[in-house]
Amino acid sequence: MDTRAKILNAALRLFADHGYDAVGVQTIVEAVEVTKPTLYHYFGSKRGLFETLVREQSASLLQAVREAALYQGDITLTVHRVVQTYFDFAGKHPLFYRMLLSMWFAPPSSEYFAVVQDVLLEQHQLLEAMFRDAVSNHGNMRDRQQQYALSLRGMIDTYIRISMLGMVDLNDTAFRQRLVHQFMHGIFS
Amino acid sequence: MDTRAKILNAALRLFADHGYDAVGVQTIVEAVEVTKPTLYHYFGSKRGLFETLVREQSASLLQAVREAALYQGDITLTVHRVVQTYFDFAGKHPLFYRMLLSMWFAPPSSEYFAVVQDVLLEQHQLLEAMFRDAVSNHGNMRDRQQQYALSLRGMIDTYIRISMLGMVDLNDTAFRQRLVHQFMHGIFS
DNA sequence: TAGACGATATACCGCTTGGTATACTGGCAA
DNA sequence: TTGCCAGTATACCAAGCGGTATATCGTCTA
Repeated sequence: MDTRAKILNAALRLFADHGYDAVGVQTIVEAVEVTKPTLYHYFGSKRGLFETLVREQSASLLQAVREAALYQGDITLTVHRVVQTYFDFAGKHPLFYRMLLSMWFAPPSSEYFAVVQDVLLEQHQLLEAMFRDAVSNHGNMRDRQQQYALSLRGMIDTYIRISMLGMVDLNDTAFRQRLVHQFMHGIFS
Repeated sequence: MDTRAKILNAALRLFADHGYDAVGVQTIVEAVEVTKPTLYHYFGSKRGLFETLVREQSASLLQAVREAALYQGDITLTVHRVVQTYFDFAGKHPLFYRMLLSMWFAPPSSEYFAVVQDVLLEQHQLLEAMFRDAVSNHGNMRDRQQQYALSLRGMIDTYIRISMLGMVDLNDTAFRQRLVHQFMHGIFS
C-alpha cells in the first residue's frame, strides 16, 4: 500500500474514533510514520485530506443508491432495495459510515459539515426522486416526498446504529422485510 | 441574570452552534464580556462547565420521561405519552436538544461523549423498563425491550430532527398518533 | 551524464489552546 | 475598623495547532 493510501486509512480510523476536530495533523502522520510535508504534498491541507477521504469513500455508496432508488413500478420493492443497499454499505464500511453518521448530526457550521453535506444532499435527492416517481401510482403521497425521504433515511440510520451496538442483525432478511413493511404501513395509512 | 447563568447560556448557544471542540474558552468569556478566571472560578475547567450545563438542562427532561414512561396497563398510551414528552421538551429547548442529538451520535471516545452518555443511558433504562413491564400483557415482546427502546428513541429523534428542518409539525396530534400507531404496528406484527 | 521531478525530512513559523499566579475590589462579619 | 472571602481582572505559561521554507534523496528522462 502506498503512502497516500496509508494516510487516508489512518485518517479515516482516527476521524471516526475521535472526531475531526480532536485529531491533529501531527497525530495522523505519526500513525503512518511519515512527516507533515508528505501529507501536505498529497492533500494540501487538513481539510483537503478530509474532502478526498469523503469523496473517495462515498463514491461507491452514491453509485449503489443511484441504482437501487430507480423506481420501476413497485415502490415497496424499491424501498427494500434501498434499505438493503445502505445496510450492505454500512456492513462493508463500518468506520466510514459511523463517521458519516456522526457528522450528519453535527452542528451545520462546523468545518467538516460542509464537506459531508454534499454527499448527504445527493443521497437525499435520489430518495426524494424515488418517491416523486411513485406518485402517479400512489396519489396519497403527493408533496410528501421530502418528508418520506427524510424519515426513510432516519429509519435506516437508526437501525444501522442499533446494529453497530450489536443489538440486531441487518443481514436477517425477515427483519429487513418487517422494517420495510412497517415503513410502508406508515406511508399508506 | 447573574454571571454564572450568563456563562451557561452563552456556552449552550456556542456549543450547539459550533460543537464542543470548535469553541474555545476564550470565545465563551468574550461572548459574556468577562475574563477567563471568572469562568474558572465557577466551573473549574471547560469540561466542568460542560458537565454542569448538561446536568442542569437535562434534569427536567429526565424527570418528565420518568413520569411518562411509567407503564400502567396500556402500552400504546404510554408510548404516546413518552413521544409527547420528548416532542414537548425538544420544542421548549431546541438548542439543548440539538446539541444532545449531535453528541449522541459523536465518536464514543470524544471528551464530551462521556458526559452526555450518562444522560442517554438513564433515558434508555427508563424506556427499557417501560417495555419490560408491558411484557406480561404482550408475550411477543419478551427479551426485545432493549431493541424496542433503541428504535423508539431512534424514531423520536428522527422526527425531532425533521421538525427542526421545518418539514413537519410535532404539535399535530393526528401526526403523533400516526407515528405511535406505526411504531406499535412494527412491534405487534 | 545532466537535469528535472516526485517524494520525503529537518526545522521552523505565528497563533490559539486550556489553564493559572497574582493582585485587586466590594461587601459582609467580628 | 479590621479581616475575610467571593468575584473579577491583568498578565502570563507550556503545549499544541495548521502550515511552510528549505534541503535532500532516488528515479526517470533527454
